[in-house]
Amino acid sequence: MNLTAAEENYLKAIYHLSDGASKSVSTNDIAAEMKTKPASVSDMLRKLGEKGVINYRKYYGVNITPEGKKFALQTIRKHRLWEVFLVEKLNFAWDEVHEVAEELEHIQSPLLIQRLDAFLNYPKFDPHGDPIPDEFGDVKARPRVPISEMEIDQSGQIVAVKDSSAAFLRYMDKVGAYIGARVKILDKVEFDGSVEILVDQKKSIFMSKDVASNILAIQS
Amino acid sequence: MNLTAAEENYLKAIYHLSDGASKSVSTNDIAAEMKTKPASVSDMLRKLGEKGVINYRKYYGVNITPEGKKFALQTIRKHRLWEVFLVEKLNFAWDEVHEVAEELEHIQSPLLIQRLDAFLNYPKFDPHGDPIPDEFGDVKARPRVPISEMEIDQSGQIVAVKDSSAAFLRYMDKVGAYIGARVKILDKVEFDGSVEILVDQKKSIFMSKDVASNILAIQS
DNA sequence: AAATTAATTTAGATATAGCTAAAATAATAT
DNA sequence: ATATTATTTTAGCTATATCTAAATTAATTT
Repeated sequence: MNLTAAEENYLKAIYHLSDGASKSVSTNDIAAEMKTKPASVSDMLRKLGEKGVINYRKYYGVNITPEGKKFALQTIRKHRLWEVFLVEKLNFAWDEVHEVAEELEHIQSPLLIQRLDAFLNYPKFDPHGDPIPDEFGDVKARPRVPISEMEIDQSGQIVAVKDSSAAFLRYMDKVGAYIGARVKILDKVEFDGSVEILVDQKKSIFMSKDVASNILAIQS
Repeated sequence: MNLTAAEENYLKAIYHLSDGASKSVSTNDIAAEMKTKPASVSDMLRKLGEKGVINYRKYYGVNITPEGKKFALQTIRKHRLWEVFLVEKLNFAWDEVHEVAEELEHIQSPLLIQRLDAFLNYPKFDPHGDPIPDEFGDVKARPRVPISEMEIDQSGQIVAVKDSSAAFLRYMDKVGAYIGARVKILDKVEFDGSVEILVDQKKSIFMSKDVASNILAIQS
């Protein structure tokens, strides 16, 4: 069974909205996520239901099925592998890759993805720090902590951002923070929760609690 | 102005059928090339005519316009760059790349193609020996001669095949001939036009006139 | 429990890209 | 010059993926 590009996109959105579990998701939420109208969503849910990738009870939202989860994870895998390719091989900036990857992920060729994976040396995380599912849909999870929750003198590595809006990514670039950067907490201001960190053992950055809680790290 | 994937494919077919010039092309020929029905072609010709990429006079076939030629060459450029990528970076065999490149060529991102071109070191020819148009649509032409028309003791390099069917490409692989191979004509049998060639100064191959006239080389 | 509001679905559009069958036009043969 | 054949176009239908507007269902208030 094959899915159209539109179906793959809906399924991916449903997977994300259900937090990777089979939590129930509403028509309106899907419409917001997909930037389309609830009426269009209803139609698509009927189709996805018929294909067995979601359980659909009219008026009661949907749950993704195990089969659907498999499809969603494959699409996510393709998306993230292309992102790695764009950043590591074609020198795209990590805030420029999303739209192109959004197109590339729908290319239908298992062989292509297999070869791409090998070419990229089987990466486990994309440029945003998100894990890349393997061909069976298994993901290597990393426990992530917002920088705001780390203690003084603790070290770690930035692996993701919660808010990946262009504005926030530009901010990151500007102050010299990036996915993969080694960080160490220099100081925390108790009054407002703001934080001072050392990046790559040389550059010190001061940030508000809001910013610090948007940046996720693995501790080391 | 943007073209859909289907429109790009039609335009490419029309460009090929008119031999790169603005020769007139018939509805039936386009239908055969596109493996679709003449009725569908008529419909598409109307649309392409409205977009100004072809000149369309009902019942009299079509001519590609300079604007259309530009679009066709860009699509061909994308297709051939992806083929180079698949063969050189992802280790695809050169007879496996067409279908995937057929999908990849429709990804809409000028930046992507620019970067891909640089990553591949600005290749001028694809794995089949066909020239890759530059971003302005200019192509580096190579005068090609069928091996069957070369003289005894002449040397050259295989740059393309006329018939690029999977069957023929498999034959090429089997006997050890490939695009880029250095060849020298060892013998020609006058009676049936069959030819014996030396590949890469070591392997001798004997082939019928039919095969020899399918393999194109530049002489050196 | 009925009325209001919010969420969701259905009905009826549009646009793209394909199809078949019938009609129209052009080319060829008698 | 007319008839036949080949080619091409039109008309009407199918499927996908959207949309708006109207109808329906569920949830919440009073």
